[in-house]
This record gives sequence, C-alpha cells and structure tokens, in this order.
Amino acid sequence: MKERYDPHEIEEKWQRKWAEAKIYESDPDQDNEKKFFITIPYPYLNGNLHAGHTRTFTIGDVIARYKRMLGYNVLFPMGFHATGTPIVGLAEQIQKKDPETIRVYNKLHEIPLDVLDTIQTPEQIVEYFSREAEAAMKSIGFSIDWRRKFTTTDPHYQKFITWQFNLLHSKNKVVKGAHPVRWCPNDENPVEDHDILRGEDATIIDYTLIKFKLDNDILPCATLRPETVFGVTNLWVNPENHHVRIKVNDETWIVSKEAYLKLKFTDKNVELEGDVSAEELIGKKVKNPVTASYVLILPASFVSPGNGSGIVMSVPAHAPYDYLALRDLKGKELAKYGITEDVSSIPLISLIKVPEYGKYPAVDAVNELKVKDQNDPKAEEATKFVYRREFHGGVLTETTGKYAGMAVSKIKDVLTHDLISLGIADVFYEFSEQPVICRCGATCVIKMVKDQWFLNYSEPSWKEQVYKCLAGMQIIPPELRVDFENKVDWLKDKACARRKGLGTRLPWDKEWMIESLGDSTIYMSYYIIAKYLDKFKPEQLKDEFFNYCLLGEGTPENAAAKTGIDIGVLKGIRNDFMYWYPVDLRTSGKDLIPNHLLFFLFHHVAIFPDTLWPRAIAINGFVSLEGEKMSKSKGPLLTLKSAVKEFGADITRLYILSTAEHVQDADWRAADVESTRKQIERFYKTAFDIIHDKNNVEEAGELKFIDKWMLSKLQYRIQETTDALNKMQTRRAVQNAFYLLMNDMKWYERRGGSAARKKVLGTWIRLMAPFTPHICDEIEEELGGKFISLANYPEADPSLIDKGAELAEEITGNTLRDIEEIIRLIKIKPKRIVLYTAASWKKTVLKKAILMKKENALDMKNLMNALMSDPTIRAYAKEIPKFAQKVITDIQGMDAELMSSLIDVDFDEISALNEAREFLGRAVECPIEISSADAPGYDPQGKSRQANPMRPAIYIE
RNA sequence: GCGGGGGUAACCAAGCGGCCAAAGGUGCAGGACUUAAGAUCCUGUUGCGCAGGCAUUCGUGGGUUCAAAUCCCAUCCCCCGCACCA
Repeated sequence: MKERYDPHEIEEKWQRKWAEAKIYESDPDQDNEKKFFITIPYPYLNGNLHAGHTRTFTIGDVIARYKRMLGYNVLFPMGFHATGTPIVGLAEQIQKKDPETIRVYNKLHEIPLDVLDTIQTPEQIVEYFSREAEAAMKSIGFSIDWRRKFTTTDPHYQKFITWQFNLLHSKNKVVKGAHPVRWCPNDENPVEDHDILRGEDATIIDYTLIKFKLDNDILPCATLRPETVFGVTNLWVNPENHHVRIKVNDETWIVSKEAYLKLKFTDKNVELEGDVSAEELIGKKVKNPVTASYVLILPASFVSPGNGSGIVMSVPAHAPYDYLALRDLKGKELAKYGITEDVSSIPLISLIKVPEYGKYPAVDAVNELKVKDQNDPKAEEATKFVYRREFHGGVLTETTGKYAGMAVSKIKDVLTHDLISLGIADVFYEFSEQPVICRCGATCVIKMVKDQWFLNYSEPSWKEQVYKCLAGMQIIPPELRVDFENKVDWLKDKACARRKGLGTRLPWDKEWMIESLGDSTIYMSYYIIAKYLDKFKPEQLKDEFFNYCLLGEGTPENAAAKTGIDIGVLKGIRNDFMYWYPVDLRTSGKDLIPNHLLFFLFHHVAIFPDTLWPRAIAINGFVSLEGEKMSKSKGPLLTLKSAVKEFGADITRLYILSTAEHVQDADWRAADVESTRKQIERFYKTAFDIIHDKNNVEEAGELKFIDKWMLSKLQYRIQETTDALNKMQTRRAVQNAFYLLMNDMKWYERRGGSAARKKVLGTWIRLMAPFTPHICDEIEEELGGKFISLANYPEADPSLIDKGAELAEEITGNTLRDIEEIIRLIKIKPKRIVLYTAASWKKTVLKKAILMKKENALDMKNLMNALMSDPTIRAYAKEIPKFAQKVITDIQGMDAELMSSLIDVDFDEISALNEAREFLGRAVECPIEISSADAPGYDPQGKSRQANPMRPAIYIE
C-alpha cells in the first residue's frame, strides 16, 4: 500500500490477482446448497458500453459480491447480443463511409479511424465490440465468470434457439396470423420509429366498421364507439367528397376514394368498380344492421374523406357534430336530394346515461359551450367533453337491449366481437394522427401483414401462467409490480419473424429469421452450457441434447447416442443446470420492462416447470449526462471505458451507485464525480494513517464513551447498509457504508478517539467491498488479509450498541452547538463557561412521565398525583407544575426509541460531560467547568435551575 | 387516450404521521491551516433575535388529527412507455 492513492495501479493489480486466482469462476458446490444465480441483460453490440450499462451492471456486480460475501455460491455470467438489424445497418453505413456514422463512432464511441476501417462487416463489428465490452467490464472490476461468455450469433447458440422454437411451435405458442403495421408503400416495408419523418407519435387505432345496407351495396361507417349504433338517426355523406363503389371480398362497398386506397393494403381483396356521386346516396334510406331500422342519408360538410370510410353514422344524442349537422339542416332546401320531410324533426335516440348530463349529452354540451354550427371550432371541444364523460361514467340504457347496464368503458371489445361474428361489422385501422410520412417522403399506410409468425402472447392461459409466476416473484422496487401486471395484460401477439438482420432461421420455415427479442428470453440457461462449448461441434447440439440437459426429458443414453456427446458430459451439464437454475435475480434497466423482461417471463413459464421460474427482477433507471439525455447515436455519450480511464473503477462504481436509487434516473456530473474522488482519497488516506500510525499499535485499555459511541454507530451503519442491500437500495447502502460512516469517523477523530480506529477500519473495508472492491482489497492486504471478496460480510453486533454512549455523545454535540450559538449571539469572547446538569428530581420526573406515556396514561393530573406521592420529589413542589407541563409537551413529540433509551439507560451526565470537557474547551477556546444543579457551586445568575435532563444549563461570562 | 413515475430549500436529492427548519452531496459565504494557491478541516447558508428562542416553509387550494412534507379530496404542472424496434 502506497501513501498516495493511485487507482489505476491498484485496480490493475487486483484485477490480475482475481483472474489468476479464478475467484469468480463458479461451479456447483455440493457442500453449498446456497447458490445465487444473477444475470443482467447482455449488451447489444452496436456500440461501446456506456454509462447506462455501467449503472445496471454495477448494481448487479454489487449484489453478486454482496451475496458472495454472505456465503452464497454466486454465478454471475455475461454474454453478448448481436442478432437483429442494427448491426447489419451499421456495417452498411461504415462501408458507405457515411459521415455521420463515422463521426458518431469515432467521437462518441471513441473508436480510432484506422480501427474503424477494419470493422466493415457485421462479423467484424461483433468481434470488435464484444472484445471491447469484455475489456471494459474487466476494467471496472465486475466479478463475472468469463468462461461462460457467448454471442447470440454463435452457431452453437443458434442450435439452442432452433430447439427452443421447435419446442414453442410444438406447444402452439408460435402461430401464423396477420397484423397491422405502419407501412411505406414506396419502400414496401414496415416503417420503424426512426424511419418516420412526421407523425412519429401516431399510433394505430382500430375502428369498428359497421355495415349499413343500401340495397345490394354496403355503406360501412367507422366508429370508435360501436355501441352508438343503437342511436343512429341517419348517415352523413359529404357532397364535396369523391365516393367509389368497390368490391371487398364478396361484398360491394361504397366509401370515399381515400378509404378505398387504405383498404387496398388490408388483408381484404379489394377491387375498384367505379365512381358513385353523392347525389346517388343522399336521400336514400339505409338499413341499420343492428336495429333493422331504416334511416336517411343526409348531407354534412364536416365529414372528412380521409377519416374512416368517409361515410359517417349520425348519433345526435351523443355526438355534438351529428347534432349540429342535423340542426344546420333546419330550413335548408333538400328537395334536390328528393327529401321532402323536415329532417330537423328527426327524433334523437338516447342510449347512454351519464351523471353530468341529461338525456341528450350532445345537446347539453353544445348549449353549454354555445357552439354555433358544425364548422365552429368549439364543436371539437364539446365532442371531447361528451366522449370523455360518457366513456368514464356512462352506462348503457334499455335502448341497447341485452347490453343495457354495461359500462361504456367496457363495451367496445365485447360489442365489436359480437358484431363481427354476426358478419355486420369489421375492423378498420387508422392512424391516430395524420399524415404519417416516411423518411423517403411517402405517406405511410396501415398494412395487414399476412402469413406472419406470431408468438401468441395474448393467449389467456399463457398469461395466467405468467401472472402466477409474477405472484411468486420478488419485484424490486415493489411499486413496479403493478406495472408488470398491467403490461402482461396489455401484451398482444408479437410477430417473431423477420426477413432481414442477423439471427437464427425459423426451423420449419427457413425464409424467416427469428426476431431478436424472441431469441433472448431463456438464454440464462445457456450460460450453463456455454462453459462446455469446446467439447462439441454445433451439429451435435440436436434437440435431444437440450431436451435432456435443460428439461430432463429422455435418457442420457439416448441423448448421447443421438448427439455423439460423452454421456458423462451430458450428465454433468444436467447436474449443473439443476444446481444453478432457476435465475435468482435479473437486474435490468427500466426500458426493458415492456418487452424483454415480459418475454423472459413468458418463455420461462412456457418451457420450464414452475420450480425453475425466475425468482426476482430488479429495475433501475437511466443515466443522463450533466442533465442531458444520453444517446448512442446522437450524443452525448459517456463510455464505460473512458469513465474508468479518467476516474478509475472504484470511483466510477461508487459514484454511479450513489447518485440515484432504483427506478430514478441518475445524472452523471463531472463536478460530483470529482468530489467522490476526493472522498475516496480521504478514505484511502484514513486507512493508510490508521495502519501506519505507530502510536496506535497498542490499542488496549479502557474504552471511553467516545470509543463506545463509534463502535455503536458502526453497528447502525452495518444494519442500515445490510438492510439497504437486501432491498437493492444501492444508493442508501453507499450512503451508510461510506458517506455517513466517514462522517462518524471524522467526528470520532475530532473528538480525539483512536482506540477503535483499527477495528472500525477492518469492518469498514468489508462493508465497502461490494462497492469499491479494489481499494478494499488493497487495504485488506495491508491488514494481512487476502481477497476481501471471499471474506464474510460484516454483521452488526448488538452487544456493541451502546445507548448510553450515544446519549452522552448527543449531549456533548448539542451542548457544543448551544454554547457556540450563545457566543455568536452575545458576541463576546467567553472567559468562563459553567455547565450545570439537571437536578436529579427532574430526571425522576422525566422517567415517570415516560413510563406513563408508555401506558397511555400520561396527563397532567396523573403525573402530578404520582409526583406528589413521592416524598423525595415533593420537596420541589413549587417548581414541579411548570416542569411537568414542559415534560408532557416534550414527550408528545418524542419517538419511541429515544423514550426507551431515556428510561432504560442509566448513565451519568456529569461523567459524560467531564469526559468531553477538554474537547469542548478546545472547541470554544475557553475553559469549561461542570457541576450539577443539585450542588451548583458558582452560579451567579441561577442558571442551574434551567438545566433539564439531556440539556445542561449554560453560564457564560 | 391508456398505463406508470414525479413536483422538498440556490442546485441534486433523502424523508412518506411525532427527536423535521427537514439526512447526504454540490454550490456559495466566513474561519483555521499555508509565504500564497490548492487540498483538508470547522462554521454558516428562510426570516427575525445581544442566552440556547420565536415565526413562516416541502407545486396550489381545502380537509382529517393533540400533531402533516408525510394521510384524504380537489387542482395545476413535468417526465417516461404504448410494439414488431433493440
């Protein structure tokens, strides 16, 4: 141990020693059933590891180290993710020498230009970044078992994925289906988020299309509120719009031209037959397929051809636009459409009852907002009000027949489903915002992708299993459990095959590549196999291999025969698997909750028995840089490598852990890291001084109050740290194990304590070892130990908790503060200070009062009675009532622990103050005298009578 | 729209019914040390106060309670996710 702290020298030294001693390489230990299998999502290899990874991985490493020190056999492996499209895309950009890509990878990812020239293919990219990632993780001291690393593009891994999908396929978890996607008609490709120029917030909304009949034609009306079909009084057609007649499958529909163009991309067969003029429609009567009543088609200007089918069903009781349009027709000449009746007298049909409005909410809303007509912007506002209130508080009335009494918020799916099965409705997809423009400039549409492979996550029985799994799991922090449950509920079928990118092909349909989130769900089990990869060729990893090793199906003999793998090896792998599985903890950034972590659960429950389902998930937030969001592709970006290079591993670790808790985002600020560096340096220096201070070698002798106080404090710090780590509150853990303990030590040294320093140091480095392993090992070595990672984590020793010492120190601290405050206020240089401890009768009063409080019997009357019956106290009858009143008030706001201390602990304030006398005198630069109010001695102002228990009176002159 | 998370002193951030004028850190101010700077340590950092005190504060407005930053109701504002993309 050198006098000057050199993080890089120390860190390289210990990383080398750890690797040489292989202390993080874990294998099943038959003598230790306490195993702990912790995993972290493997990083995606399209860039260098950054501060976000650093946070998630460091949290995992801390837990791994902590568990190891608690005596668990810990397995902490790591792999790399490379499947999918981004790496292929990156290779193309690099080959093209795209200036932006070159800049980003040179400047942000810190890859020298000459090196960038050598990583042109996806394979080279994967090779390069996996090497860099491993080096970076080693440089920060993660306690990973590197024998188990792999990359998802490895041929062996592809066999694993093949097996898995065959299995899911056979269990009917992978099915064929169709799904709407954002589609660029120009590129003829689905459009991803980052390919969108405009309208990136647009989501796909499914409208219900209700088929009104006009002779042999169908007029479909798109609606988000299919229940309102019961209140339709007419249809709306805009005479300005262009309408067409089209053949849809075996039906004939009339829609706007725009709707026709959209329908062409659905999974329906659509053929254009010809134009239809609005005049052909308006004035005709159509049949409502649900109520079988006939309603008129009327003209309205608000109907937009680009929205829905371009034909709108009118529900004036509940839709302000419909009501307004109907009202606008009053007195208009409609004879040219052959309409002779007075349409404004068409009766409204109410079907939703809502507390805020009367029978016709649309009418109330229009009147309330004084909307003029259908072109008034306020119509939009009125619509919002009505829709929101009806959705949240509305209930269907008798008008809706068998649906009466249902909540509006629940009806949509049920009714749509019913109507579709009757053949009188369909689904129509539409963007929530328009237009949506692709990067190429084309307007995007919604396309039904047909014959797509799906993981049918929406299957209720599968979800049931996941709920069951979740119920048995620990979610950290616990508040997120409800989030997980909601997301399981929300998850729909997921397309799991793609045409492009790296990956494994679908074994039964080789045109398709397995999508890259689908191949990352149960790979934790692969870490167990990965250790043995040099023992077999990819071709040997037939399904029988995995069936036996991971599922225990079939016999080892059969598996050996099929694969040509040694039967002993197979049995060994099976044993390893059963030892390590299930995953005890998976820690991850919060971005993976709605995708990867969900799939992780779904696939585990689908493939493994419940005894092997994951035990816990822990979530953490992101990392920003100086308040700015980090971005891999735009910057700013801080790589793990450069952070360690600049600050060293321990400082980086400690800082990133201490700056935020759990799901909160952490903000990396250079100024704060700098201060962490100073703290660590102080820690190092303190340790160095303690070890090399010759005067302290002999530490025997009577422990003073202050020594007992220090040891007592240490126990609390241990308790808090342990408790925090058990809840994975790394920030709180660091706070206690480092910063607060550091402050305790400062105070201890300032108070002249020394006898307990070495003892504290020995515990302290163990407490800190999971966070800053290198520096702790360096100090441990100097203390004569070896590999602190393998030492035991400190346990609080209740016998060292000393309430008396703590009270003594509290009195000392408070008294010092009081003296200083008085000096500051009266602005004199004190020449003489006298402290008076409280009269003993006051202590008796306080104790009696606390005892009464504990029995809930504390009031003035009871207390006075008790006091007056005590002859030793009655002597002070004159002073008692006032003091008793004060005591009662004080106790009201006192916490239980302090109360207990005050009655249980018997210690002498005088001796406590006497021990601190010299210190206090030095601190205020004035000699201090101490006496008791029982015999005050020198007391010119009678201050001693003000002395209270725990609060000595102070006289200054 | 749906779902989740937040609003605490100059800033970051703990606390989530009473030792709370509110941990810890940063910044700022003063002091000690030093030839000086830096580092380190101490003190202060809502207002008032020449004796350890008082008053007012935890987005805003109500309420419950002996007691509220903490519980309830209402309200305003901010952030994140909503999919075929890792």
